[in-house]
Amino acid sequence: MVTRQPKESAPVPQAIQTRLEAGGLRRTLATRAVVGLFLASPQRSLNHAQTLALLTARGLDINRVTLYRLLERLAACGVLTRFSDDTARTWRFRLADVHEPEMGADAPNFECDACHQRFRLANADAPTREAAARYYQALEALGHHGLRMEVALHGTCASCTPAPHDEGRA
Amino acid sequence: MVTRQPKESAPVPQAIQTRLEAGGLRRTLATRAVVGLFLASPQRSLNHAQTLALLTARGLDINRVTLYRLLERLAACGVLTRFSDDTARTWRFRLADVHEPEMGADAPNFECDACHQRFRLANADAPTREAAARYYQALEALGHHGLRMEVALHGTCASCTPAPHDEGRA
DNA sequence: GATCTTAATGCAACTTTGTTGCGATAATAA
DNA sequence: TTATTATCGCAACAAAGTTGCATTAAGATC
Repeated sequence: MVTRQPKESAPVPQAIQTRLEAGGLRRTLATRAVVGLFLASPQRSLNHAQTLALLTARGLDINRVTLYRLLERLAACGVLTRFSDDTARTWRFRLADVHEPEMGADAPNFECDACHQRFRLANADAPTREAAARYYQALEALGHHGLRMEVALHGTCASCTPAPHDEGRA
Repeated sequence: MVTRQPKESAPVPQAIQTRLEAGGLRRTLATRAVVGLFLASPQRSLNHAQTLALLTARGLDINRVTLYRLLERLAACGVLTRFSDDTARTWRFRLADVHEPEMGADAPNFECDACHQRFRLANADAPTREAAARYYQALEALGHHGLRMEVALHGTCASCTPAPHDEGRA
């Protein structure tokens, strides 16, 4: 009887909803909370601990193991994307890109080293696509079999970039 | 293969030797064994467990913690490169590329998903360099600050690729 | 609405990976 | 030979992730 949810029902996109159903996921409190968390900031990525902390902060007391399994489930059905963190030894999760193609070359992403936010560069496939084509050819010539090419841009995002008057970083 | 030590003292390259000395590393049994291990197959990468297993197989009974520290030391002085494994939750180590440049855009590497061997594509900087230039511009326009671009090619290497139909190459 | 099926949960115990402290040992310099 | 200190080995610890199992509760069926 107590409404602990400031934000009522987050407008879950159809694409997400479809994947949840296709995966046979049930609409439980935890599921909705976690999905809502990631929907709230689609570019943000979180690891287990961070997610748990955020849920706890929101008054949700979810078991550690339950969260592990839930995140895994969400990744399995394509709602989240799981990837590894180079600096820590943990998995990070992020809302999966709905139009994420399974192409041979990923569109370039830019990830802020400070806040881990991820930005997609629009209309920027061409250069990598060209490069990928050349590389696949070169690999083939060597007897290898290229399957995918990942392009990752790293640096500092606009909000994390220190004020211009500071003395350089390069 | 019952010979004890086929390769007695591996010919440690000058570049490696220099880095070892610069780092103040001592010529201990373990150090030599590990360096020799990586020198034996420069493209191969190993995690802690695999390294330990190989050393044990060679009759060297090195303590687990000692190996952790040794690998870390070797990475710190630039003899090995440490990177994370996307599939497992472990660090992988590989002989550092001596001419590894600290450029804005890494030259493309091809890594076999099966055996983790890494291949460098020669004369293949141009495409990524061009792409990087464009992307840095795009990022700058958005207020972000790009620092580096990583290009990773994945697939199956020649020796791990199953023969297509005729029993081709090996 | 009552009932059934099974996804989801919570807890304990466990594994793997990686780390820290510290006394003992051995490489290297003096 | 002696002094210095990097390295070693052991124990103990910590964090991340996993497994087994009994319990709870969505969602479907009656």
